[in-house]
Amino acid sequence: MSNEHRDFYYHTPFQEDHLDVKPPSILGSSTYNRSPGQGVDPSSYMSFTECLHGSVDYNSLAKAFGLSPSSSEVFSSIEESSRPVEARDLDGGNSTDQVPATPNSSVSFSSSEAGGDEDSGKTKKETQPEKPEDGGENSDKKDKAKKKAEKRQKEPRFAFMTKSEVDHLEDGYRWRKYGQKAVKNSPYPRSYYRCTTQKCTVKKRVERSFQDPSTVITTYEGQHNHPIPTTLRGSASAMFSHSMLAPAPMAASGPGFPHHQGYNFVQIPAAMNSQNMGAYPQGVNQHVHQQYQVPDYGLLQDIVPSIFLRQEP
DNA sequence: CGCGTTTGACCTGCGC
DNA sequence: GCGCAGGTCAAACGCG
Repeated sequence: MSNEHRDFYYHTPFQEDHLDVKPPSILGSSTYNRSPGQGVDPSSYMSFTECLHGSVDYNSLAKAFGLSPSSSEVFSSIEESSRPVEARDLDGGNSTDQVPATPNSSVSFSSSEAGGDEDSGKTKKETQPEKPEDGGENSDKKDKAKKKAEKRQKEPRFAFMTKSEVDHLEDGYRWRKYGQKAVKNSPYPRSYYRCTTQKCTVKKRVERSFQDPSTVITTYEGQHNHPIPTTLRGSASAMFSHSMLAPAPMAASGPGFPHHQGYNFVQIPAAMNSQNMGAYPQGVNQHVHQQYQVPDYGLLQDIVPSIFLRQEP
């Protein structure tokens, strides 16, 4: 429960089925839902990196995406509660004015640096069984709690929505599913994935919006401390590098996502994942890429290939 | 055999 | 304190 919890959703602006790709500027007509009083300063404008560091606002993100506050598809609000961003998104997202009414025209993403909720369970599991002794159990638990809290605040969380038939969107990294839970008020379960790379603690949750089954909500947590697995460079990575979507740059400096390859998870829309790639000809992806015009994001240029950072007309 | 998924159990946090 | 929901573990299982 951190008051630093901020959420940004990136809703891939195209329909997987028809690949009805549209530039953010012409995307849905959803209204910008956030009011300044809610912690958003429309005048502020910072890099995505800053966003992930907890100093960003939705307007900034919207801008980063080339979206204007008035027509932003960024509809999420700062998450103040411990509730997973997805939950809020599922509720408010589709039922209110902020949710992109048009499935193929909504763009939303979420980031939260306060994540780490899931660490609690693991920490507990890892520690308790190992500490059968009662001696310093209390102090030990306290220490763990502290560490847990610290860790919780350190790990950025970033969620985005994607129109996709597949739940698990390929982002270039290798993930191992370690759990699945039914989500309250949703017929669709939530899957938990962990990066299989050693020493990489990045996790992600994937769930499908019950209000919009075609929408997959992916929440990343943590930062990759390694490049994209070589084994995937010939597939996902390569594809990303060649068909990265415009919105990507804003997340390029995100919480440790595939930025090493000049892209990050955010820009990975349904059509970008391997499954979809298999379903759609490469030309389609190129088409998608061409559909976007990316504004200059400054810092992001260090990470995102210039080809993806074109000035928006 | 290695790797990934499935799934029931367990733990924790939170609201009442 | 209790119940609920979320998150994680880990054994079992499947697959290439």
